[in-house]
Amino acid sequence: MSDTEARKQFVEDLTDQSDDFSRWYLEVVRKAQLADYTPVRGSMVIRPYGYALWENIQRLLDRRIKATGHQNAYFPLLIPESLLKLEADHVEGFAPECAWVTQGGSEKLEERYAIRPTSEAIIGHLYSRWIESYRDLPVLMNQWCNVMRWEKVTRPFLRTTEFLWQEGHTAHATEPEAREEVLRMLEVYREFVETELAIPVHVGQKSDAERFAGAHETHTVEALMKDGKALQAGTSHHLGQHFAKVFDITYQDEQGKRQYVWQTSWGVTTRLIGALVMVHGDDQGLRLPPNVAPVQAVIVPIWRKEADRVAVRAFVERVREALGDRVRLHVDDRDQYSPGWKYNEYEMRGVPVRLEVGPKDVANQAVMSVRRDSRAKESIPLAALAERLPALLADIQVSLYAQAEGFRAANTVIAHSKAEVIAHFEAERRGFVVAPWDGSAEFEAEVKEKTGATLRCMPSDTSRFSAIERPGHRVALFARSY
RNA sequence: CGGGGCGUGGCUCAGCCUGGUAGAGCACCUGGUUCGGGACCAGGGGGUCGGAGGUUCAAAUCCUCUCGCCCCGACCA
Repeated sequence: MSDTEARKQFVEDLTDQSDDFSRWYLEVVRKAQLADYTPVRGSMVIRPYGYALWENIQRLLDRRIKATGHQNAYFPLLIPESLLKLEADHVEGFAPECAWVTQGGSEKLEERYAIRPTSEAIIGHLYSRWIESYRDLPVLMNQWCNVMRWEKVTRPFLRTTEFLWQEGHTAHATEPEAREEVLRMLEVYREFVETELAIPVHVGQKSDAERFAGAHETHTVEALMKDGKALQAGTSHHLGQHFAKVFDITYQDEQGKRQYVWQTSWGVTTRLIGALVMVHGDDQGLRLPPNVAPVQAVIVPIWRKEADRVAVRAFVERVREALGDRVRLHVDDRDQYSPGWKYNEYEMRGVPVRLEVGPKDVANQAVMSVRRDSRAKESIPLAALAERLPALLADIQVSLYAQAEGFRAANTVIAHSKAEVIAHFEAERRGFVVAPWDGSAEFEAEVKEKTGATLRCMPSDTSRFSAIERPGHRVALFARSY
């Protein structure tokens, strides 16, 4: 039996991606113990392994948010209906998916509260109190929190009733400053997602049809999942003065004149975890980028005889000491599972590197490393481990990105007209299609109606698509999406 | 929210059509042998069949309602 056949037989009931991608996704999320269902409709529990992933995402992104001058704060979960209603487009966008609190204890409330679907309204209200002078600007705040949207159809991480995110909210004296902020944070997202999550993205602006409710402009980073559908991985909104006007957020400029502020908001969510799963996962389970993997390397000790056991244990301790805190290491010394069982388990959970330590390795004063991404094996001498393992992890990070980029390139096609865009999705239903867009809503609507694909963004970098640039047209990226 | 499918020990599912009071594999517990790709033997615990109501001498099985999950579509991070 070949290695591949043996693997197929033993991988416990994981649906192949090619058989049913949705099913594969749901199975991986649960078998890898990222999340599970709960008694609350549409709300999942993020289990410790999944939450550790989120904590790594938070840590790496929070660092960047602070490095660009922002401070964290926390605003109320509940938003008075009167505040939410102030911005007309905003309410219209969110009213259908608001959950409401109407009672406290045994008393009915005079005014009901929305459980925040996003915090523009409550933050706008407070900014109007805090901002008086141009000297108070810019205001650069961010909050990490949960939000709730009463979605009709839910899927773990991709769309849940309650989810976790960060939302940045800023106020600026001038339009150019706000625009700069919007693009700065968009670039932070691009760099973060590509560097830490190893997911290549297209950066661009949303069309009017896809714009955030109440925003002047919405910018996005869009990624391509392995089933050929696009996923919005982060957004950055230029709010203009819409909220400033309804919440009366004004300042006195240097001439003593009253001015409305210019605002932005930007966010990424736990949906990023879904993106990680769907961009890097394979038929054996997750493949996590080392930079965010809760466990970067797992040691599986192997022994036959009691004497081996003692020797292996002692050697594992030396390995642990040699590595110190250079890698996030887990030693699985449970003796109720065989090494083979553990191999499959950690492949399902996407641990980037497995280190096998058995009698042979002890004899060689080395460990046998196996990469999750390529399955390449390599014996690493104990003396070289502290150098070699971090290098191996770095290489896996790069390799996962390269694979994802290769997949995206292979699933991106150029179309020269609306008819070609439609023809592509009628034939394929997957991938990115880049095409010249005349800017009309009719174009978008027709593509959407006939194929289900939407205009994901107008890429800001069109250098690779110069062949289709045309006067009076924008380069646009179409895809079916989550 | 429309169309379709499914809810039976922790998991995957059989039983339902043709009512007679619940079964398999895996998982779990105990003991022993094992351990380099999901080990084996022996013994053992666990479900009242998503929920409510109805029909019946009798309901997992038939009827009604309801909740949840999955897929496809419309809406959204």
